[in-house]
Amino acid sequence: MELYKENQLKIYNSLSKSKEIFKTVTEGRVGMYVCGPTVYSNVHLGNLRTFMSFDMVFRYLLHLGYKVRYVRNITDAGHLESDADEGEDKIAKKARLEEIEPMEVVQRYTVNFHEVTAKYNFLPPSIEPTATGHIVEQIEMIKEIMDKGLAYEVNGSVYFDVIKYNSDGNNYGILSGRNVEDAIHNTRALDGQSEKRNPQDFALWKKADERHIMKWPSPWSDGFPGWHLECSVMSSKYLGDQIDIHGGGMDLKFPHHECEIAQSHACSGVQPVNYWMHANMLLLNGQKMAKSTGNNILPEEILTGSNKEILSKAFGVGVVRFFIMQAHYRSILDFSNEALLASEKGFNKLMEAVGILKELKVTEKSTFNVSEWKQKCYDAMSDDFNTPILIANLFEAVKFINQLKDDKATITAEDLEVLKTTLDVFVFDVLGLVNDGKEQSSDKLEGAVELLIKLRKEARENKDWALSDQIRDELLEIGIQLKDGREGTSFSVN
RNA sequence: GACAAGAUGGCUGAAAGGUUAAGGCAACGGACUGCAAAUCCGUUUUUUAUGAGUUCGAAUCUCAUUCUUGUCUCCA
Repeated sequence: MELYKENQLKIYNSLSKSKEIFKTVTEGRVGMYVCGPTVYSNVHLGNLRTFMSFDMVFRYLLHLGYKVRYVRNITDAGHLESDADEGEDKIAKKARLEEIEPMEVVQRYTVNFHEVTAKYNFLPPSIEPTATGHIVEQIEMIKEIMDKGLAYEVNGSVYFDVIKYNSDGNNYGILSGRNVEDAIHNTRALDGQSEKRNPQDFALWKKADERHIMKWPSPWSDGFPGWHLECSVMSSKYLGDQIDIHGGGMDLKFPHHECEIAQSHACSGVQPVNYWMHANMLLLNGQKMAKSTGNNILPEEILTGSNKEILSKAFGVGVVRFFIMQAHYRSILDFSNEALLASEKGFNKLMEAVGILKELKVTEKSTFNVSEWKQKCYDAMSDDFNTPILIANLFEAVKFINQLKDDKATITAEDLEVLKTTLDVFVFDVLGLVNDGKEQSSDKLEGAVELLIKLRKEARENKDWALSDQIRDELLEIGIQLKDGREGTSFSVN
């Protein structure tokens, strides 16, 4: 029997603002759409957290036995740079600055995105569609919305008519809690130069000016699609009119997701998404991450330790994932060197225990209720993906494993098997942690250090503490730590 | 200004009305060590921003205040 049948999953739905029992449209299958990156610069750490949260969601759904189609788009066109009338495509602007083709920008940062997500051990989505690959579909959708009378053309551009949509009994604002009428009154003064009927209306198609490089022919003008459209188009194309889960960052709730609902609903007549999930923001040292203030770090820099202003050393992928998973995806998380150092210790402890597990003895009695513990792990994850509670449970197992090692506890062969499997599942399959500390040392390095360990051992036997300590301390300074144990000395590279 | 999320120990971060408020880090004590480090075992800390209220019972619900973050223009 599939695991999802015995573990009822609950998901916090941003639309209803409450936890709901997860029921899929089609038995055993999940359609999940997550708003992907706009590829006009390197993916930054905040992006990474959002995508990592949904990577974890994807992983857990798969583990529960669902057949998941996970669609995460690449936005390679369509973002307006400034106010609609002066609008300029974000990608095109970058291209002009760097004097290269727009698709060159797209290619460069798409490759970067894939490199980073691969490094951070993300599972690739099932489909990764691009906006530019779906221009035809987007034009079709605009036509459909116009046919319903919910969009209008002005000077070659097409806008979604929010007022009309709402007067038809719909609710633009259903997700973000915004009130359109209020918003109209509160809107900053319009100079009357906007071609939109109402400031709340948003672009479905924008006419491109002469200088614009990225443009496509359409019935209305040579231009480009509005930013919100691609997600509606690609989610319905690959997942149908009603999808199970739609995810993204909290900041996309408005206007992006609100517009998506309006567009899709205008076409299909149904609520397009059953469960809206929003991942919260990541702060850096208690402050918003922003390139302009320098309060910013790239995911790559964490792995190399190259950003000395923020980090004292490099951290492994496992540590970073562990750090992010220690917080709930709906909580704001504060990234700092101190927090990462703390996570590293905890992570290493966990990995140590996973290693010990392989060499444990079994008896005919268990002093720990393994099946109850296993259930607690599933309960935590099934309660809106509560990874912090899961990790707390994992440490309960760590404690037990260490007691086993010290012969202060016992376990049956059967329970040991369950413990191993469960730990493997949650640590590696669901949380996606990787034990990356080991492979850094080469054979040659190992030989050299082993030699020094041998020399130090001789020094210690001769009670030459000065030499012994010199070897130990100077190795530590270059990042090699010696660990004296009962069975001799081992080392680790930091 | 409007809308949204939040404020929990030395740090990080769970718990969403019901006995002693998870877990990690740090600190302290112990084991180990030539001494350390690493590792292991154990112990300790918060009464939940502030002030009211609802309740037999509140971190959890309500109101006010202060502060933080996000959105309202492109953002995960």
